[in-house]
Amino acid sequence: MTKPKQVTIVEVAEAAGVSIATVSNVLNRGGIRSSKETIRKVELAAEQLGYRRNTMAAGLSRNKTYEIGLIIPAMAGYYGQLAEHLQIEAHHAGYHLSVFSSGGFDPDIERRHLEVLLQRRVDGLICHGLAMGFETTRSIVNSGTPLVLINGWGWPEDIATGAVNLGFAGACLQSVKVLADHGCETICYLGSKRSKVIDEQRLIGFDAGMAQFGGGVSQEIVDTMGLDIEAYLRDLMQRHAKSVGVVAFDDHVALRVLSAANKMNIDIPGRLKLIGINNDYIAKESYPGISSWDIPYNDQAQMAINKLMHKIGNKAESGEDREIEVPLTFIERGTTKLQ
Amino acid sequence: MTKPKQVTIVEVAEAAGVSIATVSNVLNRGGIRSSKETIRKVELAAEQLGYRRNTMAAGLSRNKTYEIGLIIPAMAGYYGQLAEHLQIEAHHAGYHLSVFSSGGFDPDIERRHLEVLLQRRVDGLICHGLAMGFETTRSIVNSGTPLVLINGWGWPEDIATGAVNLGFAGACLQSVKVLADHGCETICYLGSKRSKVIDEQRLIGFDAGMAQFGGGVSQEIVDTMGLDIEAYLRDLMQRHAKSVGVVAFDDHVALRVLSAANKMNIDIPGRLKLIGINNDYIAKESYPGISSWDIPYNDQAQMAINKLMHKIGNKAESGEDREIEVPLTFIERGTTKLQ
DNA sequence: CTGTTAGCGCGTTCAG
DNA sequence: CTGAACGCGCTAACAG
Repeated sequence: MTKPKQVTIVEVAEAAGVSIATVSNVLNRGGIRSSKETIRKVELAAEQLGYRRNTMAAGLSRNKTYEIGLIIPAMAGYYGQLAEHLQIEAHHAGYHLSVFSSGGFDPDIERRHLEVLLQRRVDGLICHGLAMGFETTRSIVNSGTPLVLINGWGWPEDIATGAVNLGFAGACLQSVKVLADHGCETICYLGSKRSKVIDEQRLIGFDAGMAQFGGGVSQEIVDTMGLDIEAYLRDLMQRHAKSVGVVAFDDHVALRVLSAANKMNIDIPGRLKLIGINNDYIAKESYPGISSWDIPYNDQAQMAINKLMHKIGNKAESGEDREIEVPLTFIERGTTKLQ
Repeated sequence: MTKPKQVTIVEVAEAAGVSIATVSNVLNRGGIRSSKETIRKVELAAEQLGYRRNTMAAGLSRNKTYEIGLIIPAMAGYYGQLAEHLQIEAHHAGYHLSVFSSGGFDPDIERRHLEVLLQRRVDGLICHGLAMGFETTRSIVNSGTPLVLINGWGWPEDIATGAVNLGFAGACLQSVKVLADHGCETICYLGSKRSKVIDEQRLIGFDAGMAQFGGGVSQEIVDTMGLDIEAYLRDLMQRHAKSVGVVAFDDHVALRVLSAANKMNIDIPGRLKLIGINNDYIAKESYPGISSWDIPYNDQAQMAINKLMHKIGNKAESGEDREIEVPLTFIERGTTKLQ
């Protein structure tokens, strides 16, 4: 199956009895400056011959692809959701978004995808928290292709055009407040070093929250990597007779805690109060429902695409900050309050 | 920011003091037939100038893109996982996979993505259960681009080169057997009409299972669209004094059932036994763990890519069937058996 | 082994 | 409003 030769504008031009320039104008430039009659003829011919524009030729010729590349650590959960929204927003802006997963923060795969996208001459790049270091990234993206970061804090301006970050710190800070207000005598943060930068942000918020609202409340910081949640919980409950609060890295971790607690018959939210992040569907559908922080996917996607468009169109940055912070919204459910 | 002109092989050729053909040979054709010295010179020049091959020009020239497109209904859950594995397998085969989501079985978005991919002249297409009809699909994919379906049953040969399908029917059939063996007096299938074709497959298996193993066992078939699970469960338990079995559409639905049961203090697996499909992480991490069917992502991805490669390379179909069935594996957990 | 040349399909002048 | 001609960056013969 050698690729069957596809029909080109030349053939359409012949069939319609006009020149290729005319065909190009009618088909790919919104029918500017052409007589109704010509337009009809061309469109008919194209339709009948099954003409389909060759993106490569077009891109090559005008030095613009109308494609933007997205690299995320994985397809699951938050990343995948964001990808969907970005795809939609990109489409609204007249661009197409190609999605690549770096298979869970693998720097090598990440580099490979980046390289491929640049070889494609994408007009822009959106990346979620690059696993590569600054230097490596710089040496790769020095081509002048605009790069917008998602959840990337403190990147140098010569690499990233800007960043759109979720307000994890604020969410964690407020989580501590909620738990403290509910009378927890100790508050634990169950982190995940796998997502380094995000974990850091959450810790910043947690620490700030403890400093601000944690008077007389003890604290603990634990990483879930290889942690036996059940054992940890048992130990925790033994050490504290009254109410314990847990801020989980995300709803995934929260579910594990919840399940362990259910198994051990720990009273929720009486003895144990729990807050997750992401507002995954599991948060809504577990029992009890997990209090969590909802992510405004739409906003984040819109802002990211806008930022990119500004840069691509060389428009002024419209006075926005280089790093935008998008706040999350608390959704309270059964793990922190009685119905 | 007009795109800064990128360096081309012409410039590399000049810098290295050779012809562009030589540069092309060295850089993009695996160093075929070139003196060590020339290779060194060219590579050095390319390195220093920061040369990056232009995929569009290459693809245009050789009429081959080494890109394959994937369209899935969504990024979440099974689809996203599969996409990751497909990406890896595609890479092993020397291809790149661009992923597009049709935003939940939206035929319009699906068509748009398909169109874009064909305009890119991808070498192959992988689609998960197209929402479009046969006719529409045919009119779009008649370009001779090989198309492999994932979970597509009974598609005409002139459209799809082949299909790699998960053995949902077999899994449901066996689920019924398991529940019947465990002494359930009634067995319910909680479906989801949203995923039409998949729901059909599951029902086929369920029906076959009831016919084969359901002697003396009553059955019920319900759709979860807009269903009040808690109310349904209450009703179900009232109508049946002994053990009730539920085959859920997937682990997502299973979790909702599980949560409702936990809330109502229904004994699991004593009074209610539950089996999901997909073996999502929620199945492992809920309490009790949800018995489910594990999906061999690797196998399915490998087979899909192989099928596509065979067709692209015009190799014989190696005697394989056009529709391949990949079996699932039962993972038993707390919702069907006591620890 | 290396250089020359002719396209790949389309966008864009610039005369008519 | 139309048509001929050139160029985008690269590959694939074919000569040398």
